[in-house]
Amino acid sequence: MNKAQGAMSYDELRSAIAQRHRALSGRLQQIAEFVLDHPTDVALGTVAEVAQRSGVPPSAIVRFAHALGFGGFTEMQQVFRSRLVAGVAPSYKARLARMKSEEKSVLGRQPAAVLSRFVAEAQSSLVALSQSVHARELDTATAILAKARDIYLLGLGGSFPVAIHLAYVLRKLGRRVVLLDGLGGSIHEQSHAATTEDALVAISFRNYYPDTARLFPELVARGVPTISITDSLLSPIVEGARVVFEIQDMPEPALRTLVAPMCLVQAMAIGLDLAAD
Amino acid sequence: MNKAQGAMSYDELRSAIAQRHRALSGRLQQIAEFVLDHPTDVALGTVAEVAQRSGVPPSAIVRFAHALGFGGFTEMQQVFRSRLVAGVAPSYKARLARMKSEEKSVLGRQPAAVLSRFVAEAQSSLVALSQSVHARELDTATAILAKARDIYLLGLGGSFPVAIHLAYVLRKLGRRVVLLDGLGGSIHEQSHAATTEDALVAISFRNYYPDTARLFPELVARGVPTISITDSLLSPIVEGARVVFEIQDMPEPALRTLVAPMCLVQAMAIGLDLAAD
DNA sequence: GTGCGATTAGAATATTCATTCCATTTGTTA
DNA sequence: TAACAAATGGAATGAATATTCTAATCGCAC
Repeated sequence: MNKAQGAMSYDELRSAIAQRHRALSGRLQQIAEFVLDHPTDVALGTVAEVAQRSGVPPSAIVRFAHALGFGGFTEMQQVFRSRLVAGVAPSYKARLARMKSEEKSVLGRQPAAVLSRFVAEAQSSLVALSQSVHARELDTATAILAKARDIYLLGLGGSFPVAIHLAYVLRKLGRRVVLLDGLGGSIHEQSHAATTEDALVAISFRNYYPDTARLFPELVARGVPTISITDSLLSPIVEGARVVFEIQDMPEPALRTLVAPMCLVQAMAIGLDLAAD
Repeated sequence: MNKAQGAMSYDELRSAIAQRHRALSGRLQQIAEFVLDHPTDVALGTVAEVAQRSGVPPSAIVRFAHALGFGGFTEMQQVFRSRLVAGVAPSYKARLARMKSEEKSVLGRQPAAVLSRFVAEAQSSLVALSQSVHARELDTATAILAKARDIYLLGLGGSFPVAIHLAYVLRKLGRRVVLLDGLGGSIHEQSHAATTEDALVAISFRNYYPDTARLFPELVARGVPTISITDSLLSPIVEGARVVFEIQDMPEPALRTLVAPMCLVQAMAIGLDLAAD
């Protein structure tokens, strides 16, 4: 058995579990994963409840506690409960500490301040997104995708992550996707098979990637139904699109987090899947 | 007896107790004062414990719960426990409730509702991000990146958009980046040149992409300084990493918006650039 | 002071709970 | 394939728990 674990903080327990995880047996590993993911359930539940939710017999829970050096489940549970107590108490002390550290970071330490700035910016971009996107546009977009045989995705340069993500989700949902990435040469050839039976989702923000601006009109001219996601009605992927999602106030390329377009394409994909049933 | 109290929030219970306080008998008043002053004790204690600490017999505690319309102490205790879980996970609770109420309704299946659900979820994930990431970790991470000659990026499968985005931003900032994409065959060969002078940023969420789990230990074993972004301390890219960013409550692959990790890598990159001046 | 209803305390009870034990299964080595 | 050790699941057990019940007490009007 392991050394005795008298008093232990929740964070210490977490890392202790992470460390020993590999040395544990299969069932015990399963429990380890569950308790790290559902600490609140462990804190407030009974052995039987935790066992049921994690899909193991109750005795395994107790064995898990023993393996970590506790005398039993109850003893381990105390550590998880301390986390709850700590979470509700710190209205005064921790908030002050947080304020102090944030203030400090704004003045001196850069990275933390940068993160909070990006988080704040992302928050407001999400608010703007939900305000600017209308239900009718979304309905039209999902209708186009639903009818499409193949879905072509065009998003190069800084927009490439969005296109990749959309491709990933759509494929997970069983859709046929052609990702126009220009790999190995001509992006034109990749899109050559697109017809009016298919659909195109184009994503582009300033500065608009040249290949995007070049390819988009060709596909539109061939009658491929098109959904555009961009930051301005003057962008090269607006004219000819059936639906245009305009995401305003996109920061310059190096500073954009792509949070809003990522959310939007996700909603399109899942909305498509739910509407199909 | 009083009206039945089905589901009740902690705040509602508080004011209910305050209102009836005068109408209660002596002992029950005494208990009312205790539970308002020591809600945590009530949430986590047994009847016997609460009775002892408040200086009354156990049966009085049960009578108190009855007087408030609960079926018993256990029922009342649930309300006090809800306060604890609300304190530690404000976003999680709201998300679950929202999901459950909207999932099955016809409204929830319409694209617009789907979008607002993702927006809400993204919002809460950003809050969780800024709470879970500490300044020290960010400082260490940027220090590692600052010293690196080449920055290797490992993020496959669903995490690929994050890796791509980080590669894009870092390159814009003039950093030397090697994106491990496994294109054209062996991902091992792509990473073969990595040394202790370089750095690795690994990104992986459940289900952990097999190649990631395979390649990561190799690079760590070769002494490449590593920053991991993952969703659990038990993920295969934790052991051996210099810095681990744990992003909790990541939804299942098809439903994740990658909002939090996108923000995080952005902050890392820009923070690195600012600190370099 | 007396009688009556409300309130209380503590013992009794029935339930729930954590824990232990053992037969069975699983995985490993020879 | 056989034999062994480790691990597992489920039933058995005894402790702890919430709740109920009843006799005693208290407050109060008459």
